[in-house]
Amino acid sequence: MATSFDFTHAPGYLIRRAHQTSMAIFAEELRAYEVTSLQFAILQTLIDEPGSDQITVAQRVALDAATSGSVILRLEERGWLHREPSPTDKRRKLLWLTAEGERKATEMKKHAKKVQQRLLANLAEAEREQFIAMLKRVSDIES
Amino acid sequence: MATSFDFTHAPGYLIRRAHQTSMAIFAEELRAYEVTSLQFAILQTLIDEPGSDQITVAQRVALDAATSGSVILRLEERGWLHREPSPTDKRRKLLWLTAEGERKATEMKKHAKKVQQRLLANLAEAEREQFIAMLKRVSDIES
DNA sequence: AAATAATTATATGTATACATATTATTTGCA
DNA sequence: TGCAAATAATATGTATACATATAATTATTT
Repeated sequence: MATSFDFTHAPGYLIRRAHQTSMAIFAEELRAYEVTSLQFAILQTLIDEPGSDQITVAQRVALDAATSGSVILRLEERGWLHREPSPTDKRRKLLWLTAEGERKATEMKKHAKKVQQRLLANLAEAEREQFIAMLKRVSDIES
Repeated sequence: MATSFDFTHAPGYLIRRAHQTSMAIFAEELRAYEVTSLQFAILQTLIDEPGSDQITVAQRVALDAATSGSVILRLEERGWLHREPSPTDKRRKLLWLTAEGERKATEMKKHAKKVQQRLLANLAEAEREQFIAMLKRVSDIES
């Protein structure tokens, strides 16, 4: 009989599992907000860089323009941000958090911190920074 | 001004990035087969356990039944596996690789190995097993 | 200045990923 | 045995995730 590739120990498969775990913990800790980690990241980006256009936000959260466009639309429909055409470049739509968007995004921060703690809970204290550093190197992320 | 949560160093975000990296490398190394890592995992599972039903396969690759059902349908339409109702349980549909499915799945193994090597390429030799062990612990996976 | 190239946003299509509901069937229990 | 509970597959709806195409606009080049 042919032998299979044992993907259960392969980093690619385990990264996918870790991603599932991460999303599940995020959904649990932030269920009161009915928000995903991607939506959260976009809101945090707009706290730092209000008035960004959609492409810039997409780059900040590492996402293609098409997907980020639809996520931003949902956030707008929910009343957490609003879009306004750029006065200097009619192609661009600039983004700002609404008052409620900023309030919610700020509230969410402590829950997001909890998510990260839970995600690392099964690693020894000394391993946590190591794990983060390794993840960055796997994706060639600086710093 | 409100301060944001810096998700760029958060494990949840970095796991998402690693997952993107992993899928991109997989797509690149296996582009001749036009197959995803999930489809690959299902094919490998059926090498090991031919005649499994869809729910069992879904559990093996850590996926819900609805999604795995649609992936399996695509693999069937492509001629890589076929479904047959269980003679003892009319609810179950049992799965077998076709001759071509088994041939392709076997060919893919060396490319999948290459994916995993590339994924770990930026880690020191000694770190690789550590990284894998940490990923397993993050998702509470045994062994 | 006119033609070309690049950029922003959107549309479309495919593929995960999961929750919930439904149908058909089987199992377990009273 | 008959009925309730459990199970397998499917359907539906939402949300990433990305490739490709297109329209509108802006930037660049000749």
